[in-house]
Amino acid sequence: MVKLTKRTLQAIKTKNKIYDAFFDLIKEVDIENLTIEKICKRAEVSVGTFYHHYKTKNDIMEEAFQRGDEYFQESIANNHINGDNATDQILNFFELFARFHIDNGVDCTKTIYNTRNKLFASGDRLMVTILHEIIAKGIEKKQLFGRLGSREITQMLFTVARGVVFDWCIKDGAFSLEKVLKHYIGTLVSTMQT
Amino acid sequence: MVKLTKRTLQAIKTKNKIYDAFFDLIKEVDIENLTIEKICKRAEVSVGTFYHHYKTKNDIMEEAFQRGDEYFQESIANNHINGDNATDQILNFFELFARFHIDNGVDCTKTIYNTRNKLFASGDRLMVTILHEIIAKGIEKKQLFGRLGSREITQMLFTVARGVVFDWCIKDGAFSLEKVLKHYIGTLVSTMQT
Amino acid sequence: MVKLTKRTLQAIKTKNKIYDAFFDLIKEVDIENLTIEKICKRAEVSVGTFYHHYKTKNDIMEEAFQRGDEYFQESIANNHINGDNATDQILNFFELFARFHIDNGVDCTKTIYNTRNKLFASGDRLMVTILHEIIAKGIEKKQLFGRLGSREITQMLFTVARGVVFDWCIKDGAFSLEKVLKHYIGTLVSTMQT
Amino acid sequence: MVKLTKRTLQAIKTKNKIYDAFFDLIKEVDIENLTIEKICKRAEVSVGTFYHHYKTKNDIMEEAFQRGDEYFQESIANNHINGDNATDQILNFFELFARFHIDNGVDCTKTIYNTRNKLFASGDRLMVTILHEIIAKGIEKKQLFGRLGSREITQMLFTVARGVVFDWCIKDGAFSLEKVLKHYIGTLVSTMQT
DNA sequence: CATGAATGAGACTTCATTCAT
DNA sequence: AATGAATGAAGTCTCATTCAT
Repeated sequence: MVKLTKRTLQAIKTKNKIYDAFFDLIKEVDIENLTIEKICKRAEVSVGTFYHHYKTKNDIMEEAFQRGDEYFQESIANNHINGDNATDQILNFFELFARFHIDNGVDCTKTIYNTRNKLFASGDRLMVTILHEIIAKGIEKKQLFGRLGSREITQMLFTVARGVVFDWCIKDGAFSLEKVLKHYIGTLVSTMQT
Repeated sequence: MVKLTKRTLQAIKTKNKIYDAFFDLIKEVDIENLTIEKICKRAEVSVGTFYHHYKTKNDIMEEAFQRGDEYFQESIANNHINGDNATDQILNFFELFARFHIDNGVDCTKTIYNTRNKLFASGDRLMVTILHEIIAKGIEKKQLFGRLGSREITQMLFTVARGVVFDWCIKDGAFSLEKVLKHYIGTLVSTMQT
Repeated sequence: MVKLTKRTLQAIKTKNKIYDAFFDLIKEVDIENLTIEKICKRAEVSVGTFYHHYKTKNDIMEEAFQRGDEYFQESIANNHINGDNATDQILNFFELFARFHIDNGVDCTKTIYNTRNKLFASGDRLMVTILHEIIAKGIEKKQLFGRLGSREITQMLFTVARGVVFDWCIKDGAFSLEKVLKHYIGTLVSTMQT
Repeated sequence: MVKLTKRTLQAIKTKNKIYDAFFDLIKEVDIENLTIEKICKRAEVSVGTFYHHYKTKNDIMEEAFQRGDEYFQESIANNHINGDNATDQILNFFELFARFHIDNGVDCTKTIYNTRNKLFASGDRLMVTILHEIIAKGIEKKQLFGRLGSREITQMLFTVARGVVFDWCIKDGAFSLEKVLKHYIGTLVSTMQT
């Protein structure tokens, strides 16, 4: 186990400062204009320090997305999805999904919803797993109509949800992400209800 | 009226060469690594010429998007949407929509599907208008179930379609855009059929 | 003699348009930011035409200064310097001098009053000659005290006048060039009166 | 307080090298042909280093002017103006004034004596203050004739001095700035002596 | 005479990264 | 662990000038 000496703690603190600065700036600045110097200035840390904690510029971006993801997953884990039946649980899930993006803010979300963002590619993310389980159980319990496989439904819901978030970004957050998401997902799920 | 002298034609040709080079390279190179010099080299033209035709690097990107849009709209106008009923016409429409993106290539589409791309924001684009007309007529003819207004349906279909294209980008074109789009749109439309 | 065919006349007209555009722009733009393209755009003329009339960028600048000079000299020639005695004539001269700069405007004058402007260097300009004559005659007629030679006095007055104009430029035309010039020159001349 | 570690000192040294190179080159090269690369080459420093110390090309020019000004003011402060009476002190002052410009060199002075140079505009500069004090005291002690206020005299002397320097620039340093300045200022002051 | 498309050298500026302190 | 000065390759953009039409 790593000892938590004062120094180690200090180091973690510094790394967090850098990470926070990055997440902060992402809300203000297009990612392509986000320079290491800007991050360091915001974090009140020297560039050297940055390179002490991250090997390269990409490193921090990956970690940031990773952390964002983890944060969302925790939030799901903590607010265990309520609801007696699959439909409610699904709507519940996407409510958290909406809130997560609202919390991050449109600007941050704009940056994340980038077609070159590798994070979307990895289908095994906990997020996906959780929804999939809900759906699979729903089918098993005959709450959902299973013409489509659970995998397919999960995929479809995420696709549509992303479409809505994408729209939300384009429109600069001009509509209620929560409501529209609920509406769209609700419509879809209703076609699958038994 | 602009005279089409030999020289004017030559100028248009040159501008097209630049535009083509840009569109070409977008398929090979990440847009952030796409430099003016690369474009010019590909177009066999001097940097000065580039700046003679485009005021700044952003200019060409905007024009490219614009042109892409116009091209799509023409293609819709020319291939008049076939189909006896609204459902077929809608599916027909999105088939063209899919083909357009496939023709552009995933890489180009990745660039276009950017949350900061203003082009998406303008809802009055011909593209939207055309789909809206199809749907409105469908409702009028009682081919579509009108619980949702025509405006709303149009919006929803586009949102979902964008979600699918977004997915297609993320997955690097690994699935058939045409099929999946048909499947998703089809599913949605089927819930609205009378 | 050059025949004034229609074509020749047209050519002169065009050259004038270019010249006027230059003189116009000098009032708005720092000379180092004054490009040929800007001049041509303002003159509504092609760059090629510019090069037809002027060999190089410097050419027009020289001609512009030359013409400005000539214009001043004409204005002196036309308003023949009034006054019974040398002092009045000198003050009269500098009144025209002041007006010339006021007419040009501060911004234009700022550009002209440049230490690298070769025009100032040539001491044989008519402007100098005229003042020198006034002074020489004044000395001859014992209206002016001749401890200093006429050449020296002329030089001194111009130097001081330029100092005042320089000041006027620095202060962005915030004081009355006419009054201050009269005051300064008057003070100096009064020390030379018999 | 800023610590003067070895590194801090090194940094200051580097910045000075750049500044010196600039000031050096201004004497050889027309400022419009003075490129950052030339400065860096002369300073034996990378372009990046230049931009580490100065935000933009203009920055160094401003600092150079500022420093020049400060230097002059120090030199005045150190060589306290000698002379029993105001006249001597004034002549003394302008001797230092002349020497300062001679030290800078004509080429550098040409650059400084620019109508768009903001530095001239600020009347509260120490330089002005010092001369004004001399004159005010001279009037108080009845050494100078006070028909004009001390403020006005100060202004006038500076205006004339600038005229002379301007001339000196135009003539490429072809006459003795010291002598002519003494002559002109002397003449003026003599009209104010009691 | 007039046009304006095309050229390309050369200027300015940015920024990820290194390394001595 | 932390600092921040220094690097320099690479990018964007400008502009006087040429030349075919």
